[in-house]
Amino acid sequence: MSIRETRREAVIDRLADHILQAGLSGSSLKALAAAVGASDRMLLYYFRNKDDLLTSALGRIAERLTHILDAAAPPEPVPFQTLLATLAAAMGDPALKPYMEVWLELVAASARGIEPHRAISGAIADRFIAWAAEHLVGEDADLRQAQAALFVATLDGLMLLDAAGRGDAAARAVGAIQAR
Amino acid sequence: MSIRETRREAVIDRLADHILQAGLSGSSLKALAAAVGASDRMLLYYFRNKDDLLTSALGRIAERLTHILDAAAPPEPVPFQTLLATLAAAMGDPALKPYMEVWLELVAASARGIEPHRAISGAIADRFIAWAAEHLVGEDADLRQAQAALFVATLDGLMLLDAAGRGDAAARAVGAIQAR
DNA sequence: ATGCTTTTGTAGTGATTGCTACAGGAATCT
DNA sequence: AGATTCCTGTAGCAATCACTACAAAAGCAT
Repeated sequence: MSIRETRREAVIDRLADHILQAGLSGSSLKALAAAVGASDRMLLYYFRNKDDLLTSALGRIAERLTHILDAAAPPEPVPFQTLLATLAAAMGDPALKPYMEVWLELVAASARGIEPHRAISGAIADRFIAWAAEHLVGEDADLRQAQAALFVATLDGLMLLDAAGRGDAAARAVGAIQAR
Repeated sequence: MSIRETRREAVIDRLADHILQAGLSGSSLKALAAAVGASDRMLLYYFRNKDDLLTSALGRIAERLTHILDAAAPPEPVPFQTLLATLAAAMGDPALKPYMEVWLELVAASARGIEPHRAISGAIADRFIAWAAEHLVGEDADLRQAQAALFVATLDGLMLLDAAGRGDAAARAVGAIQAR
């Protein structure tokens, strides 16, 4: 790896740090540059433009989230309810909150068809679903895939309720799925 | 109602139209003014500031959505799966898409603690949940409330998947909930 | 018509946005 | 040593943002 590439990698990590802390809306080139300890001019030397920069940084964030999810995952496949309870509990971890906030911003932009947000959020959704499919019990692969999609939808919906300031309702909802 | 109030009401309707069509991010004062057929100067004559304007316009949008939901609702309370299938189908209606997009933008801003988005999205979430509780069967009011929250979370999650460009996965997820 | 408030237009504020022109210095190659 | 490419800083671009100062017009009561 060349010196330039090494440095670029380090820059991407600090960009990811800042985006997680300040959100996409708080990530102008100037703000990102300050977080990296450089000038906006330098960022545009390392990256073609802001889209290129965001693609790299958001990719890094997705990698980190994958690691976090893997760490929180049960060792063996489990039923739907069990996995949901596990992840819903993990979601309470303050360390995960920045990821959820960025995920929401990303999807909101994606809904408007804005690139590169659309492409990135699609890829992340796929990763989520694949992760869930791996950790759910079930013989039929197709059914497991559909259940994994339902799992991701439910978890994302709980997160959305929490983001709307209705974390209490989200908690009650988790209770309801156990009772069913 | 005074002339000014009448005119203000008409303006709010056109603001709501534009926000639904262009999204919050595409709703600068200048863009909104053009949609209304006035100058930004005039908007700030009718409204104290942009927050005031947004609160009014988003309130109008929430009203409209309530009417749409009521129209799509089953006449009698139904089980969870039935209500979800009904609403998931209604969500496919292109007329509802702008509402979902604005809802996502609103929640994303709310997650960052931005006002007035936070207060508004909380109120809308409450309305959703109350609506669902009214249309779900069940004796126990508490349980119905929890199930309503789960219903809203699931529906919002499906919408989020769709926004991420994974409408196909969302459709399969709806199938999975029937099979369970 | 005279005075008054309400309504509207023009023009501009300072701040921030992503991005670029230019040039000086450092490193590397011949 | 000389030439060439790579790196980095300063300064500034035009566009956009929410918002405002100022004043002309329009309506209305007397």
